[in-house]
Amino acid sequence: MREEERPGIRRLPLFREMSEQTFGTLMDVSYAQNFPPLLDLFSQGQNADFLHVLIEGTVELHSDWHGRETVMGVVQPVSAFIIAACVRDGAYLMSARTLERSRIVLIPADDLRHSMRRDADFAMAAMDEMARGYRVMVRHAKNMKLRNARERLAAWVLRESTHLGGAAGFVLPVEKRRLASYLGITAESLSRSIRSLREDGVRIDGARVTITDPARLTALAGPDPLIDDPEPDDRHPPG
Amino acid sequence: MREEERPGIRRLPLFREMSEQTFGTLMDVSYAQNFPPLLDLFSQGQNADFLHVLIEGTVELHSDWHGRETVMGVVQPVSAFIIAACVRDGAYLMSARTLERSRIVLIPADDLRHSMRRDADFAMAAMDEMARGYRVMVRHAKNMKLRNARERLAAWVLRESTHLGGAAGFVLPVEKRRLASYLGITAESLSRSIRSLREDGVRIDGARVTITDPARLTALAGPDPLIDDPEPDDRHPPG
DNA sequence: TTGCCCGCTTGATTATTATCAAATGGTGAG
DNA sequence: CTCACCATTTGATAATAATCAAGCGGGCAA
Repeated sequence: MREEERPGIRRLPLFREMSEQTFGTLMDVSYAQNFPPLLDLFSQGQNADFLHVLIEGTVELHSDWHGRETVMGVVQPVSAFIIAACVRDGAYLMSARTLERSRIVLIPADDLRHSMRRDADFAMAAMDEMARGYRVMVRHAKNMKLRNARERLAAWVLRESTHLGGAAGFVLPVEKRRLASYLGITAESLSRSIRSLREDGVRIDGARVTITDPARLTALAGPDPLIDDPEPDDRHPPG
Repeated sequence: MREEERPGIRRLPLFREMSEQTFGTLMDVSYAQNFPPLLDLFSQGQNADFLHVLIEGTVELHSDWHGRETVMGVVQPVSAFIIAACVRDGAYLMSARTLERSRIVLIPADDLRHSMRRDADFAMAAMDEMARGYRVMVRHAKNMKLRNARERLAAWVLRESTHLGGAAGFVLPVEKRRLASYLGITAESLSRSIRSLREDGVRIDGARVTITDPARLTALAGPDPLIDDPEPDDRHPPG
């Protein structure tokens, strides 16, 4: 692992508060690796051996059952993923694959657990990270159970726009079929939902999204902070 | 809070490993309370002030959006709930109400966070508890996204049966309309699904469930450990 | 015991979403 | 530059689940 990558990892909320010693020890047993696009990193059912930290690129988390597949989330840098499986020393409930060429730091799960036990500040940061993940998943489940497909798409567009600082236009960050799967519908249904939302304040041509009538879109999406707001990365900003 | 209740709480995985001192301090600032059935304990959106520990009774966790409601989970004693909101010092994403008369220990969230920071063993137990909750929610989301209503019902019956030690017959632990909501469907749809499953190995008359053809039911439900297995309460059994 | 309330069921219909099949169109390899 | 591939779109149809309305029936209070 490259020496100059350590500061970037160190700045992550998960690693920021821990002692220099714990951090050094963890980094010494970890290694970074580059992966090409569309590579499977691990599969659901395997035992969780490494905490993954995405340094650059994009990773998709998905699950399968009886030939059906659903995208559970998309990871953007810099963030750690599948920490819960590592903490529990259990099997992955999701599979991961790169979407773009990605650089990932792999931290052995048992060293991770050991460091948490030794370093209370690290334990607190890990706890917060886990609580964050839990709440993200609660929001996802609520979204699925309380909204229909059109409403989910509308809310997703609004969220994405807000995330980008309120931009009225943006480019889809993933393929439509993956977005569809994340929203819990088929690609065909997404295509039809997109078309039907032209009357409701969003226009999507190819990968170009344009919010043409924010009020109308908002009325349809019914944005709710308890479903749509991002979980802050960080409860204890540095300094 | 009654002195004789402490040992029961102390035996919980969450509280078992912590120091006697931390436990005593926490218990001193906590109090237990009895609630009648169908009482709202807290509502989504409120700031999380107390970790709740259900000592006896039953509590339902549900969420609402735009007049729609969905049951996110049902808590059975003895277990703690909404720990993530307390850790993050955030708003509840779910509301809670008692289903039966319930006794609940309320632990102030800030004392909780303080104790975690001071007691590494407690922090580890809390981390495990949170990871458990996360994985339960991942399973719930997978269930919703990968299975249709009939399959979810079939899998639920099978899970419940397994949980009861492989019983071929049992009594529904909650009202059907709540089960329906948990499964993400309407009460009417549940009623029809129940009827249609008579051909597939389950008979439900009133609250009486009977598995008449386990093989057939299993074939339909397609039970999967990565969706249906319980998350163990406990990674570190006592002794 | 009677009557009422409420959860559940059933029926009819509609809404929503999936499936299957066939175009369309953009992109990258050769 | 052209072709082939693959994501996307569109169309037709079927499956799935929701909605609205009415009836059933068990439990509980008066």
